[in-house]
Amino acid sequence: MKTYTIRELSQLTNTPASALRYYEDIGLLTNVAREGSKRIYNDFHLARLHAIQCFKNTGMSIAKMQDFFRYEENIPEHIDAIIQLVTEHEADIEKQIAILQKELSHIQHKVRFYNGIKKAITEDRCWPEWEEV
Amino acid sequence: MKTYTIRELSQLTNTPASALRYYEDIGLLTNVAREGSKRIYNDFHLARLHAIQCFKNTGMSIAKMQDFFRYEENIPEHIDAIIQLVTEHEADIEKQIAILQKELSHIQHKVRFYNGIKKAITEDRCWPEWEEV
DNA sequence: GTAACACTTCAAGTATACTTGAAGTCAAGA
DNA sequence: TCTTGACTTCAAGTATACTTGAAGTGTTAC
Repeated sequence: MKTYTIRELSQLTNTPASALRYYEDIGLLTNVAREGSKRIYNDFHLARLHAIQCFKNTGMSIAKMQDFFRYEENIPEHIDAIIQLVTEHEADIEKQIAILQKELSHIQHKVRFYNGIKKAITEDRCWPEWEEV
Repeated sequence: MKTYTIRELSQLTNTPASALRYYEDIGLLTNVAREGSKRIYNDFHLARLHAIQCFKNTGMSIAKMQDFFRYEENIPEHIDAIIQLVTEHEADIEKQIAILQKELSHIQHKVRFYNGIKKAITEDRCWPEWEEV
């Protein structure tokens, strides 16, 4: 199995080494081997880091990730909790997308509005109304 | 023009009074009138607060909001900066949506995977592979 | 008149997620 | 041997966006 130094894993995942040490401290990365005192990661850690980044990208708190990865250590015992956690997170992401899409159209309206004003300024006409753009 | 106490504006916008005071401190809410020492808001503040919440919902930093509302005080002088700010923010939201949609399908895969495991456990079958769910 | 209530100011505190700095270890190269 | 570079640990610091607490003011209810 391939192994990685902290520098390699850092570059592969675009994550600062300080964050990798932090994730280990708080138990998001577990069973990190040592060669002397230096950390040696493997493909398991690479995969977990991708999961961490997926969760992070979608706004999951570190506390929930800690829960999730602890549950994952004994899936049969925690299967219901795991399903609840991921299902709730799925709903949360859908909600975030819905909010962003709604607000995006407000922002797009603003973009049209201010472009209209700029055009009016350069052409020395009167400014558009918010409603008409 | 309608006016609002801090409590009314707080309830109308679902924003803690402490946040309203904070927004005023840092210049996001401006020209707040006083009746004695008590803040009196109006429809202008209500509208601005909706804008603040739109920006906040879409992840804009307070620093950028400060820029935006300062620019808005003199639109002709800052029209290019305003257009750049809102256009960049539009692109930022689109990027956020794209990331969320991509990660959502990962999470949905996880939901299917763990539901498959639960089913396998209850029916005493062997667990599904990640790829097959 | 006094208690309750809604508000005020201002400084300090909070949560999250890391980052930074100081001091030290260890192996390889000149 | 000495220096450089990459790593180590651990405590303290940082950024963002507020919140909380203490102490005070002013108006209404009994």
